[in-house]
Amino acid sequence: MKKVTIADVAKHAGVSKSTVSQYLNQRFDYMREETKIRIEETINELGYKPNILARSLKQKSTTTIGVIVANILHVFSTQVIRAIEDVCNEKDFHVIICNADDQPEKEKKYIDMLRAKQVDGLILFPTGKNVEQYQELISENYPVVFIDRLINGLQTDTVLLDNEKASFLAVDSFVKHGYSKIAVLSPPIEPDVTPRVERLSGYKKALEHHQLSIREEFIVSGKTTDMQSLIHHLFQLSDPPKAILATNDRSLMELLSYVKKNKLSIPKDIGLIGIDDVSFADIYNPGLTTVAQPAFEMGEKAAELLFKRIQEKEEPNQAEIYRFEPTLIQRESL
Amino acid sequence: MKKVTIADVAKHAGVSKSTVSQYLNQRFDYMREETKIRIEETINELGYKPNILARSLKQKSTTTIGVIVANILHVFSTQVIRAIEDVCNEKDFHVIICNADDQPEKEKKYIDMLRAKQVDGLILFPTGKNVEQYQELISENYPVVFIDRLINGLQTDTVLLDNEKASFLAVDSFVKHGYSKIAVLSPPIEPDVTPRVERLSGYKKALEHHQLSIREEFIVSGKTTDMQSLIHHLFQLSDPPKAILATNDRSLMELLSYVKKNKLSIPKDIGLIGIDDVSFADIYNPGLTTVAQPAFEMGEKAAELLFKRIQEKEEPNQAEIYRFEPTLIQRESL
DNA sequence: CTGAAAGCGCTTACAG
DNA sequence: CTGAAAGCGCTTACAG
Repeated sequence: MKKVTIADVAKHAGVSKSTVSQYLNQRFDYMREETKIRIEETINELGYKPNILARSLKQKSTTTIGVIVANILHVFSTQVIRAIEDVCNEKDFHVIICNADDQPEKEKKYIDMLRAKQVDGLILFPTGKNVEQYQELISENYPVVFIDRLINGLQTDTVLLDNEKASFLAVDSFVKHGYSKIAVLSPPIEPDVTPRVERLSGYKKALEHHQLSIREEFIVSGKTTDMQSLIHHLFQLSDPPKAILATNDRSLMELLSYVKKNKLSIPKDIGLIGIDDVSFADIYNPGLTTVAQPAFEMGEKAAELLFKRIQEKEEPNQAEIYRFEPTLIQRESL
Repeated sequence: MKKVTIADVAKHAGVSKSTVSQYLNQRFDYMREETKIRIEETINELGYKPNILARSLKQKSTTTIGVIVANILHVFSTQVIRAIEDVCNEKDFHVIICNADDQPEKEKKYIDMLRAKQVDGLILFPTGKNVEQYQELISENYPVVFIDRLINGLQTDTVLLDNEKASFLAVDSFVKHGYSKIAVLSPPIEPDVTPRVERLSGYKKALEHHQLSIREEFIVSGKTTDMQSLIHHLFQLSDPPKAILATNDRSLMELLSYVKKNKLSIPKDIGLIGIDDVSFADIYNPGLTTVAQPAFEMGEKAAELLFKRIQEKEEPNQAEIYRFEPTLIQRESL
């Protein structure tokens, strides 16, 4: 099965390649109806399919953007991706998703790969560890938008949750329900991972705001693999917490797993709020109170910002930070 | 920021484009050490990044495959995708994921788009509605592998779950636990959606095998939006079921939602098994007994089959169907 | 050991 | 209204 090209169509239809190309690009201004029909018929007859690669090479646009997420296992990432895809679909753009798996080297590889593939722009959930490379993108005026994490000193549009507010909402709700011994459970705190840093500081500020003391032993953070023992330690304290804020979906799952294994009862033994509205929050027993991120809006915004940059590639307009508001979804876990 | 090309590197290094190209492709056989170093330095100095598009155009391979899933919302799809990506990463292939969203027109568009982008092969969770197009792919000897759904009369490698066995495992387990009034809850039965058809027939055969009568009113299938009322109807029967097999993750979620809203108790009021090992099966109260698909192995197999086809593009070898075994994961919901 | 030339499949000014 | 020619950024036989 030989590939049929524009040259074959031209020969068959008795016109030049240019004319076929005009036809393909809907430039009918000067084309005789007759020619148009002839080309159309030939295309169908030969089963011609354009080779976008060749077009992209010439036009210097692939109508494709790349998205690199730090870790696809987070619901937030998948929701944002859906939103980005929706926006792109509308504009007839395609999107290539890559998962850095929290590994900076992978992220680096993907950035290179996507640029080599000539994608028109990039949306990054940055690992935070490849600052030099981020900086390079920006100084080359390559269209790029960051989401979820803020890299200090980088002049680029960034879409973020108001993370402190998320913790505030949770702590407020705990306090309103009469809780005062409130612990927090977080993945490892790393300076570049904005949500973790800010949610923790939000937690502290909220406690202060309610004039509750901050107890260091109530602040637990660690890798998924260590969480069970960390949580265990928390419950073994002489004066253990009566409520826990899980700062993301993975921590929440670990916490629920612990609760279940130890036959604790929610909210009798322990009150619970999770940031990220997990899929099973509603059907869990009891229903899980969560703080939801407006993931869809955030993804949409990121895509829109990127398209704006792609279009105005010349003028390197000001970089801005966009903060989005979380919402508390009250259910039955406290 | 002008793009630097192979020609710029050549000029700067004082060699020809061919030599630079040889360097890039690691063909050092006849290259003087000196030349090699000079090129390397120039590349770093200019910040040269190869344009893969141009290479792909010439080499007629993009080292990219496409995956089109019928519906990304199913856990099974996401797990399969992970596996495919792993295999591809190893071979330095890239993968573009598309979600047909159960809409045949979208699937059609994506097939065209991916081929236009010259992907080297395709893995399809077919909607089943574009048989002509599938047929075209196959008769053009285009590398393609199907997964999850079997399209009758199509000569192509297909990776499937042993769906009847999945239902058997569930019914067997129900029977062993003393249940005899067993209903089944499924998405709409469509002839081309193999898992639904086969899981239903497996359910029937399993009942027969245990000499239980098949009650038509115990077989309920419908769209997600109708499920609540369908389930309600099921429980309103004068002689309602004591156990329900949910044939996929979406049905299971609907069922759990109903159970919760109506304050039913699992397994006291109703025993439950779901096909697809949902993420929260373990932490749910009670733990949910599920039938797991070996999604990872299935994805791996699909990718391997595709690579085999990509390599042996000449000889259109025999198409085969590969069936994978489900496993029952016993928890506490019956 | 390296270079000149042709070509991958398109698009796009420009000429007529 | 349509065609000839150049060019996008690479690779690859082939010549020397």
